[in-house]
Amino acid sequence: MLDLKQIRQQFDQVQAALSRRGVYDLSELRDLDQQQRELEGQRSQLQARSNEIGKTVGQQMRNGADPNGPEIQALRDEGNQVKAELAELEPRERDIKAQIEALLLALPNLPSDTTPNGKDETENVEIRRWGDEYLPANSESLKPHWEVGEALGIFNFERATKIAQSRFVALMGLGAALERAIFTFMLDRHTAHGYTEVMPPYLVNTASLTGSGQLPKFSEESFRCDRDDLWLSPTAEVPVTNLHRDEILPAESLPLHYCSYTPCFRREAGSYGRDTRGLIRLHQFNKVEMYKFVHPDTSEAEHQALVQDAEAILQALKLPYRVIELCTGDLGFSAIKTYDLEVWMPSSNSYREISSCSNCGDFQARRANIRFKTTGQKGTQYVHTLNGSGLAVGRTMAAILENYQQPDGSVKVPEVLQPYLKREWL
RNA sequence: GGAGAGGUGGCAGAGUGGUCGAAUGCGUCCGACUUGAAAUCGGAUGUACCGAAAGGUACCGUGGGUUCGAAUCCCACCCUCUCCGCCA
Repeated sequence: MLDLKQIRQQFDQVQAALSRRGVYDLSELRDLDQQQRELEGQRSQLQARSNEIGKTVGQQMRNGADPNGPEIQALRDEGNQVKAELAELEPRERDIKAQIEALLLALPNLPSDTTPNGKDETENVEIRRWGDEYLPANSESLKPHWEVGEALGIFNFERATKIAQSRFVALMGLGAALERAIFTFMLDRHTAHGYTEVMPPYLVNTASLTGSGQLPKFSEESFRCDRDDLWLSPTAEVPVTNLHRDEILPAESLPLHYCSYTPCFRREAGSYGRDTRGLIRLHQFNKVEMYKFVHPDTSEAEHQALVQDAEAILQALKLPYRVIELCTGDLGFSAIKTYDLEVWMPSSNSYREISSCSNCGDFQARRANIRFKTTGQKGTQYVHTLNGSGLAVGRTMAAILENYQQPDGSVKVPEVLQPYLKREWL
């Protein structure tokens, strides 16, 4: 959520920054804000008078005044008068406040000054590449991962479709074991780097999805259990953000670093034709997420470190990848700045997203009301939140199957996974 | 699912409808005493909004209602706990 005070005080700057993302007009918000402030002033004056009347009546009664005497009757009448005026004013103010809230919740975050301008993903900026020496030489002859996997019998799409519907997979035998090896390896790495592991609820309520920014705008993207005000979490970012919702953290406790392995559930509405085969785009997939609550002064450095922690996984797996920075047109709703990691997928002869590392500034903190307090200092500040996949597990498996496949149809197990899987070949 | 109890400040825990934003204790912070520490003593200690400030307003699970006035009374909802049943 954007800062209403900032919109009021630096209207032109905020409007300009938002316009880098697309067409947004803040003028209605500005007008409503002004109206609300006027009404609030009037209301608070009436309330002050009402309190005064109440106190005076109380005092006079204690001094033995006749409850039905003329002085008290006059005060009562005025009290009723004030009440009537408030009854007229309050609903108007509440209505305007609700409108402001709704507008604010629908606005995306302001891009960072350093985020490149651009209209869509074609204008993202490549930052660096890694692992050219690991690029498979015989790219043309390599099979797509779903063929490799089906041949090895390590996953099955048809049966998963029978169980649920399309865009689900059942991992079988070594496939299940490989999946488990991958996320266990990732968690071990991250916890060794100081991230605290979290296993959160996978069902989350509406307030949680609103806090991290998926609602109200993107309700189409999540599965809902509507009898219970619960949704299937689309990413661990949601529960982990809300770990500290409505909390005031001591400044000394920052930064908080978490990592979390969870299944993720996405409806993938509007992507019907895309990635219909394989592990790339499923309604349910596993992901290890890294998440940080940090002091605003450190968030840029924390962001760089987060990207490196994600890269370290790909490097350990010796999977070639590149880092791109998203332009303003491709930036996610809550982010001010995002780096995507894209892993090399020989079968499609392209790099595919395997991690997205975002700095959300105070946007989620404001929505979820997550603040910190420095002892001795007055007031509170919003924390900054950062999240990054480290990594998407299914896509990691896909990348391994493609990049590590052998001419004979077998797949070499990446060295760092061998101790987990207890074998060298699939 | 059935029965009951309860939701108050960081925690514990009071609060006859009338200076209650809220006693008290613990905790925390500052200070004094002390070589240092403990103990003891003194003081401070919720959040947000409006205001240059003085000060004002709101918040005692949530939303309504009664009243000049509600933490306190009424209604609805949400949540938590205990016991029973079921269950991995």
